[in-house]
Amino acid sequence: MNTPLSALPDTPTPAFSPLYQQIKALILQNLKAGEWKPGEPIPSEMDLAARFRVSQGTVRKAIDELAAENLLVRRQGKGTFVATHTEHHVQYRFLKLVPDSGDLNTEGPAERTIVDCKRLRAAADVARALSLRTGDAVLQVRRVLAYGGVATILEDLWLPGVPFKGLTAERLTAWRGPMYSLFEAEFGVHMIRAEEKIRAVLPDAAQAELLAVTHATPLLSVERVAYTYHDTPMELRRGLYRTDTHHYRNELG
Amino acid sequence: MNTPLSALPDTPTPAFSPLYQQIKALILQNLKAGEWKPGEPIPSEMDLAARFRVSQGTVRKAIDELAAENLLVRRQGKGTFVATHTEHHVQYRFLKLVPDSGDLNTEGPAERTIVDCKRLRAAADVARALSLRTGDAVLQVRRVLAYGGVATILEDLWLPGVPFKGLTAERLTAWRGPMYSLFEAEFGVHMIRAEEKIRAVLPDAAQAELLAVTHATPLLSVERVAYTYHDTPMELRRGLYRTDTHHYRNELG
DNA sequence: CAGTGGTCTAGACCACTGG
DNA sequence: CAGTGGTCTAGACCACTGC
Repeated sequence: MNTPLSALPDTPTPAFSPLYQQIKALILQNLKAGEWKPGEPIPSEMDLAARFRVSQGTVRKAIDELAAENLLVRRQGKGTFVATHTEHHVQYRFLKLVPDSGDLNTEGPAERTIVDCKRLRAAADVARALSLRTGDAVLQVRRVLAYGGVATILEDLWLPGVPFKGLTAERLTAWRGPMYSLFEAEFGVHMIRAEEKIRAVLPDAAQAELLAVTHATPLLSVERVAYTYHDTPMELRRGLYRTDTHHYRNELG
Repeated sequence: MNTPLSALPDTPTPAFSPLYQQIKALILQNLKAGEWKPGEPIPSEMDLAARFRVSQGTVRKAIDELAAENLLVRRQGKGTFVATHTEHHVQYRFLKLVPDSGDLNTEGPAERTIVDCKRLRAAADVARALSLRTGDAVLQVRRVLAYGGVATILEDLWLPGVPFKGLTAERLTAWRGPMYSLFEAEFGVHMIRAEEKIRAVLPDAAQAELLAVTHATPLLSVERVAYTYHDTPMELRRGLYRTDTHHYRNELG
């Protein structure tokens, strides 16, 4: 059939979009609009098929791709759910630092300390990373993560001021669970993808003190930009990782 | 239908293997056995469906998964091909170090220098990583990669002696293209997956000299284990990356 | 043009979850 | 038990490639 579901103006090269891609786009719109919230189920495949006037198989293929991109989670017998950073088994999806002694969860959760949290105007590099203008309001947070009492991660992060209006050090400190889980629950911001640039560096004086290492200790510098739906950058994060007892683990396919 | 294609002894928990998973396993066997070689096409979906006595859709789903795992590459109108490290657009699939100035391919290929290449007996850590016994024969290679005349990567790598019998510094030097491409063509070893552990370190005297940096220059230490079919480790590689003009790029989904 | 992979459908049945 | 996602089939048609 391949009847476009929405009337589109004639484009010189329509490029042929399969039906299931159009369905996928429609589902994405609902997700972005917050119609279906993280953790909640979306309508069943049959429902969606009826709503969009296509076969179940076509809906299925659309959902398959969204599930492969970690936007949806299928659970046989129960339904299809909007992915969330709150679930235990996928918490810290974006944190690749693991203890050298296997990926054991014997380590337990990190002890978190908010060092600083303030609103300021975005410098040029921060603005560029967040697709803002230099001078726009941003929130800057500095925190330390420790494992077994040993400070291991120092993070500076910048958030666009508008969507994160009302975020304070108190709320960050009070929150139990991953920071991205708080972003979902309190600000409706769902991170779905991120890019990291990794380098080896030496800390400056302030950084060295917060991590309790010497100025000559090599550290992993991890610069992350995290994106919500439609590739909108919503966070810039610069982390310094100690790698004497931990390492950054990566899988290449 | 779900009739097992091979007679299996009764297992206490058969766990229910879908037909397409069985087909996938059969295709995998052919790949591992070298029945279909890297770069070559495998039989068409219709052929495989007839051979395995299942519908085209079932074969399709099996191939879909293998393509998602980068073992096969589909090309519409032409066929389905065994993945290879030789193709230009996916060369250096496992090398995540990119110049800071975008992912531009303006950089051109690295200048490669084999520093050392010798056979020796595996130390305990090398043996463990390669699933060998301590003392087994391994090949050790040390090489330097430079970009624009600047030495940027120093790599030590260890290969199991048996499958790589006959590999010499000369053949490494003479080979144009990725090393994994040589492994495919000359030794029938196809790397499909790898795991990396990344740390920040300082170089020892020999390393610093080869990279033309001081002893106090922080470097990225990248330890990789690469696997062929069925999770068989076939290479241990320890790289030292300069990250003053390059960075390790990673995507998180 | 024939052959390949890619899309879409309609329907049947299976496996899992929860009430 | 009804409802969900998961598998499998058979057949039609489309898009792309190469001869």
